[in-house]
Amino acid sequence: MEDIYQSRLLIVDDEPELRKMLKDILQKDGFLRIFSAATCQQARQVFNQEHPDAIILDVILPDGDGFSLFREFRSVSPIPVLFLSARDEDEDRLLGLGLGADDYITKPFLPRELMLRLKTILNRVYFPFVPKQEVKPVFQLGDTVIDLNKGTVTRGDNSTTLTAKEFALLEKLYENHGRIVTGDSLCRAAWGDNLYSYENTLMVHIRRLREKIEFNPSQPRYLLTIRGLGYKLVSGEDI
Amino acid sequence: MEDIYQSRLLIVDDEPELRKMLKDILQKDGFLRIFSAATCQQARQVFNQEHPDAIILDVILPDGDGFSLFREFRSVSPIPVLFLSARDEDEDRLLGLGLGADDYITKPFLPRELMLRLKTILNRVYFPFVPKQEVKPVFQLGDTVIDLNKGTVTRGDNSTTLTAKEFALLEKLYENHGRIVTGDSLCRAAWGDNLYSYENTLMVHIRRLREKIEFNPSQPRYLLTIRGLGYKLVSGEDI
DNA sequence: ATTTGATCTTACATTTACCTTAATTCTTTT
DNA sequence: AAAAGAATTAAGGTAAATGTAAGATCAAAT
Repeated sequence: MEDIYQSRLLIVDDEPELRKMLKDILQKDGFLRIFSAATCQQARQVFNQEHPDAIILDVILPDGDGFSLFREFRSVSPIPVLFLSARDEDEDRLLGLGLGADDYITKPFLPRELMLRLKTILNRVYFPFVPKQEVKPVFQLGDTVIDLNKGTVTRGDNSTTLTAKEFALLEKLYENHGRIVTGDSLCRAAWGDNLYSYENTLMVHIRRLREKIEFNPSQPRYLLTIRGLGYKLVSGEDI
Repeated sequence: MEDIYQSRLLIVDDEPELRKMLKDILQKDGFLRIFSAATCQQARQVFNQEHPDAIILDVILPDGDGFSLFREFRSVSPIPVLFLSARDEDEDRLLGLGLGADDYITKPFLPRELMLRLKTILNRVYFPFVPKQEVKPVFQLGDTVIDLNKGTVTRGDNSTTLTAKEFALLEKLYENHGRIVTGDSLCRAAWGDNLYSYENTLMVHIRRLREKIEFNPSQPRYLLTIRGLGYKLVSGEDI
């Protein structure tokens, strides 16, 4: 279950008191990961380093304006942004919203309203109304074709189907192919956030998966184990 | 490609002029499917018949209030709703947003602002922001590329993988590249806050790390030891 | 130069994470 | 109810990663 309180939030404002106030009320409400920045410069740095899930952005900053910064961020990622502005000018509001901001609030504002609006945005992010188009990847490992729509693994003429766990694991691995995925993260993908009994269980499933996707399961070429760190799926090419 | 202008919109307001005005500006902007209703009764009917994708909902209606209607709709579907209200009362606004409305606008409003806010909502519906997964740094030491996502060290064609301890140490060193990191701090990064047996252990791991990232491990150019203070990773450039 | 303490290096011992297989339990299908 | 399929548990085995120790080297200080 996705949880909006796990979101990484970035507050960009040059007034220390306001930053503190926002951070306080958000923390009090249960948000755990709140970063803040006083300048565009800082904001860029935190953005690149912490990869926030949403930004509360002041329009006027010491070393630049929020609109430009917004454009910068949006050129890289469609991250949700809520503008804060000291001036309640129609033009500014229309500009901000026209650029594609998720909301535009003018100071002074009700802290509670800001929080509700932020939560609305995050909710839409995590629980989108239109279900995401369910087209799953089809890819190739060597001469083996894996179709996550059908849940099949085909090499030449013989074809097997993936079980639920195998599917979940492979999907997660493929989503991050080329990168290390921790065992923990894999377990979460297959069993959810609750406790998963044996850590060995994961290994057994990995083994079974290897039996289906590897030529020699004992000497894997695609689903590699990275001792002490996790597993990694390599050279998966989309087709 | 999903197109927000294909959205089916429902306007619920008892003032005929306002309905017409909204419909006109939305149509002028390019929305094709706009339905309207003057009462709760009508709204229910259109809702069930036309299955709109978003609703613009007046708070005060002849035969009931918008909040109740909102609850009705939302109990059936997580449809986006933008409230319109004649009264600019903080309480109402907080109530509406608190119920989970996507936006809350008070009359009189700028038609253009309403449209922008509506489009923002629809955009989020059709193009949801998917939070980025954790991205670890990739950087270069001389002609050696280190990818902490993959846990690899690549120089030219030969590539090695980092072990768990090496990974932890290098990550910590990179986080503070250019600065001295104390041995203590490195140990904490790799072994946790509990006691770590031999201080020599760290040196051995540093050595092993150097064997992977340095050209000549005995004359390090990147992972330097600062006698009496700790270690320092230099000239690590993000790529 | 000599001493001293810190850091390096290497080889070896140990541990731990992971693998594998098979038996058992749970779930779904017929 | 039986059977098949899937998931979990358990236990023994293995190699890679880590830890240890001891001698070598270095760099600063006297």
